[in-house]
Amino acid sequence: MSIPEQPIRSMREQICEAVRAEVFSGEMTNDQPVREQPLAERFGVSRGSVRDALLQLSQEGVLVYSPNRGVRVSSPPSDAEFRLYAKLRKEIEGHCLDICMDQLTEEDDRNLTNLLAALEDSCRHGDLSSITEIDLAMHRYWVSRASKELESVWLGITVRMLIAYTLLENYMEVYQEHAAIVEAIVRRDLKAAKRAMNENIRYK
Amino acid sequence: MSIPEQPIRSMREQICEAVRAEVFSGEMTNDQPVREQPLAERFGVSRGSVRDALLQLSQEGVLVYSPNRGVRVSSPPSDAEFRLYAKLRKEIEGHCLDICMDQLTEEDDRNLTNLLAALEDSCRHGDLSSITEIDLAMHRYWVSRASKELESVWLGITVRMLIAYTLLENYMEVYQEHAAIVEAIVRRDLKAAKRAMNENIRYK
DNA sequence: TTTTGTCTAATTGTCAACAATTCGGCTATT
DNA sequence: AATAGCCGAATTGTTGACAATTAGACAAAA
Repeated sequence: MSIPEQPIRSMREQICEAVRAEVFSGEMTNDQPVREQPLAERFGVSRGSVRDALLQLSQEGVLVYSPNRGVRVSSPPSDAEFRLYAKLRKEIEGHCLDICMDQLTEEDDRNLTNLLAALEDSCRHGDLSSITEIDLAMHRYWVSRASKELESVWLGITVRMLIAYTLLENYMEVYQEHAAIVEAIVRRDLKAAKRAMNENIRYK
Repeated sequence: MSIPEQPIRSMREQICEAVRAEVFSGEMTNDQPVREQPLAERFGVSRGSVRDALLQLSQEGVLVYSPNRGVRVSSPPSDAEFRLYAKLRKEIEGHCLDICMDQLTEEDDRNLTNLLAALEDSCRHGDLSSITEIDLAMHRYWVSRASKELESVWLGITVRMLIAYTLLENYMEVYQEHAAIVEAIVRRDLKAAKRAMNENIRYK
């Protein structure tokens, strides 16, 4: 008997996710320095592990690193860069849908549907932090299914867009757009899925 | 009096560059594990610094990291992914030329011309390792001028293409293509520069 | 033969201490 | 008052030692 699927997350991964979430939710504001010692105490680990995580987040684009001066929260991209990122994301996610669409299983359908249900819940409550997290997880799902290599490139682009993920006027619209994508995917309708995905990744 | 420009490279950066170069030149073959201890001894530093570098290269895409199992050299992308990467690079570099073209100085022209001369030299001698390095540096030049944020995204895509940078039949062709780009840039001819750049980034 | 378990060497993960660097305020000088 | 230089606290960079995990060899049982 093997445990079905519980990918043990390393300490570094846990710290990364926590800091990422706080940056997206705005708890850490722009240009604010992120110190190693306080984080180490908070997670009950040594500075070395925190360093690893902060370095990874820097390479990812969430934080900016300056030698001997530590890291700080990245600034949101300019409008022109944001548009470029959106275009790149559409290219990548479109490619990933091409690749993985016809090798998705019913379990994948269930997982996506569950994520969608969680997203609906978060949208109803207006929990921006949770919305961002689930949004990221859903898009990541089909990217990850297509290619682990691409996932890394995709993440670097996407996190930079999410730093600018400020207030959106209508939460339920987010849910409906993702519902359209998932619905097309479970129908294995590639064209409709890509169309819905392109609608969702829009220029601010 | 301030020293004109000598960006002190951290230990991590030096290790990164050395390992990157060896991966590109094929001295480290695919799927080969990269151990921390031998590298630490080679550079005369502790394992901690090497860890930092290897982690960064993993996030960058040159190496692949597995928990508790260390890192190994990445495998080259599939043809489909390679084509996608090429498309993304054209989008990014085109954008960067848009941004930086009319704010380049005569010093930039000199720097690019010098890089071009070095490239010609390497092409004549058929030094693949050096060709790759200078090729990377040239493209990086206009990307870096346009945006530090984009540079990081661009690097992640480009290194993945370079892992597949195997034998090319005609070295001098590489030089000529880059000569065309630089010539257009010093003329500040945006259209011609983008056209030449698109010619250079081709599908394998 | 195949499988399972155990031991050992090699390797990575984590830690705490120390060295080097940066940044702020203070003082002395003009 | 303005400025340059200096000092000390805070922070990052580096190291070596130790703990935890993995992989391979070998032996025992089905």
